[in-house]
Amino acid sequence: MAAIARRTDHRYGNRPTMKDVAARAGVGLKTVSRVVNGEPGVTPETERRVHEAIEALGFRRNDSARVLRKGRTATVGLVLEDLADPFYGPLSRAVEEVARAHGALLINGSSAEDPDREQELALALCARRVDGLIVIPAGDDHRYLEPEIRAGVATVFVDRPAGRIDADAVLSDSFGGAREGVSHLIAHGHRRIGFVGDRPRIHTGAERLRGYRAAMAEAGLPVREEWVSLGSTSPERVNAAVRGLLTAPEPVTALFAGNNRVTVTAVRTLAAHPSPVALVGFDDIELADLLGITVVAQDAAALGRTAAERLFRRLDGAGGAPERVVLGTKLLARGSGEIPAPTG
Amino acid sequence: MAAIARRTDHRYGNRPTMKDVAARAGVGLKTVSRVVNGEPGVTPETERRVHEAIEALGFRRNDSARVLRKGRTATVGLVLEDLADPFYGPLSRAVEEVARAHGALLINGSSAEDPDREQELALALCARRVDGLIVIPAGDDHRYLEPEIRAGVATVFVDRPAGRIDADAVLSDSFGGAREGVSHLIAHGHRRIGFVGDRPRIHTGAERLRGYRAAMAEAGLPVREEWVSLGSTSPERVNAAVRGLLTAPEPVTALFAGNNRVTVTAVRTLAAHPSPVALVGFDDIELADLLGITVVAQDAAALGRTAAERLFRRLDGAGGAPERVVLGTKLLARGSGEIPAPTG
DNA sequence: CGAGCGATTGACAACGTTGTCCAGCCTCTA
DNA sequence: TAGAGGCTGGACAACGTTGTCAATCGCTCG
Repeated sequence: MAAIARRTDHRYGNRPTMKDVAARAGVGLKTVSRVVNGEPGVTPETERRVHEAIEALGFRRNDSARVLRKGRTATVGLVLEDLADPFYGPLSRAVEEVARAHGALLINGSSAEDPDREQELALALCARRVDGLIVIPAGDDHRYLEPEIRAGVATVFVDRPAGRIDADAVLSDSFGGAREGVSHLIAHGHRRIGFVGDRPRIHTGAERLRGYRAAMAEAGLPVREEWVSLGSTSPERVNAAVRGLLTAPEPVTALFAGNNRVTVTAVRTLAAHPSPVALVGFDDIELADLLGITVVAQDAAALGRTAAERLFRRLDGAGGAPERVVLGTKLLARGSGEIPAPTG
Repeated sequence: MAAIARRTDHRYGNRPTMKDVAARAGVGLKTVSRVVNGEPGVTPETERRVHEAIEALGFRRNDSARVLRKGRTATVGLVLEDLADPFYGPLSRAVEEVARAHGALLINGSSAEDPDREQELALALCARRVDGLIVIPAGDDHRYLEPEIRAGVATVFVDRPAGRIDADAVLSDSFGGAREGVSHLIAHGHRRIGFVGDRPRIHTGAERLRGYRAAMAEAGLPVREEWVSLGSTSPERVNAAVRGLLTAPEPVTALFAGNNRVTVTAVRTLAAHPSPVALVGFDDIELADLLGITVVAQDAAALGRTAAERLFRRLDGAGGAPERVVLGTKLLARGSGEIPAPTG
């Protein structure tokens, strides 16, 4: 009796607590706790009664209280750029699988490429006392995380390294991948190659640009600055940029696209262009095989998995200095990069 | 002093608490709470001292304790099928945006189409006391959620309705969309049309099949049972199914694909087929426009947004019986459905 | 000059769980 | 039959925060 209609103050539902279960089962509070947590030292008969009461009341343990008491939340946070971007879905999923294997839940949030929002999100996750944090940086200064890391929040950066702090990072070889992709175009006879990429303050954007310049330099080719277009990867901007490259006084005959969104837009723009233009894009895209689009593929799931595994190793007590892991990329030649350069 | 090196028992880090901040600032515990929460009634001078102490100690409020005290977590859970599926990324993102607008965080988990895992996840989220739950069902019996709903967890189902309980649901018009897509094929002269879809115990799978049958019946066309293939949407199974339809004694001349994954695989299989076969798929796919694939598009983001908005209306106290909202679909004719049927 | 009032502040309990520690009971043996 | 030892169960404090309430202080108003 009296387990009903307690509390009329601040709470919505009227969730039963262990105390209620104990009362109903006629046992002590701690005994219920033992049953719920599968701890030994409870008679089968008592256990049965407790289970019955749990069933009857619809009791579910309050993990907030548990966390408060135990100090660990079995939750990790993932701050990424945009879950709607097909690059991050598989990455997030891979992190989730690793977390699940370690009995942890995943909270993820999108920064929308806004450094302030990244910080707001990351700190909100810390306030919830996530055990660890995986961050795909939008900003380039992560000193705001220093107190958190000192306080024991394991932190791993993915896709781009941390800014102004020393932390674990798992990256793709943006430089090498871009260099290989551009070299592929050069090998097929192209001399005037355009580069459309992300803002250079984003690490991957800068590295891919560097790879482009390296490949051109190695081949002894000049780079005219109007061939390089950096900035937002919105369809409007990219579309305008690509058109610009194609209508310049010395138009490019090939294009390197700095990420998946650029590639998608560039393909659309090029499809409307009269003469064929070669294209290699960074990141694979669904159906690119059917469209014959050559890409430098990175393995988003592997990035996520590697980062998550490192995170849990840290949580399991692995020490040592922060490390940087770089995963290789893979050139998938499918035709679009092999379009011959116009002669003359 | 003495705020350092307390606690050596169960905790990892040594996070400062409000008590520590209070001690350092020389004020009471509650005053710190007031400052942290922006409550009125604190002298600017006191506030400054508190902020100073917070800064110096790197204090961050422990939301677990806060939640325990307040009863609300400002967190909503999203149980979906697979975050790596491009259909769910935008949906999840849309939910996140609405949650953010309401000051809430989002925890999401993938059920991997496994009903048991769906249940495990949903209940884990309830144990964390999410305020609300958005579920894309993998199973067809959700009675396990009854105690939670009674206890005040707002719950909205998306993409598929709840099984064996009465709850809010936001759906796409699978029946109408499939019927329209198949009618489109019929209007272009096809008579033998195949259907490759999901398991019929999945609501959308069953509805789309029903739409297919309705369109065929309305046109007075027979449906041979070997034209219908239901089951896993793995590439292997779909590939085999499509081949089967094309090599049957009476091969189909057109195909309706029951969801995005089926469409992608079917496109690949058909690309390797000598004669052209018409195709209409349910769900839009990135780059489908360039490949000229006709689809019945549903708006994943709108599904997520609508569901989240309903959820927060419930959380804000909206009463009334559970409702079912059905969002329309849109046929995007791009050529693949208009391939003429072979004459004779 | 005293009462009263508002503004500021802090002491204390409570949220629901788990870890510690002790009490009671039962069984087995001498 | 008494004592030892093992097993089971419960009382209590603590986790870090917020709501309640009362105390204190500096003013103003009569």
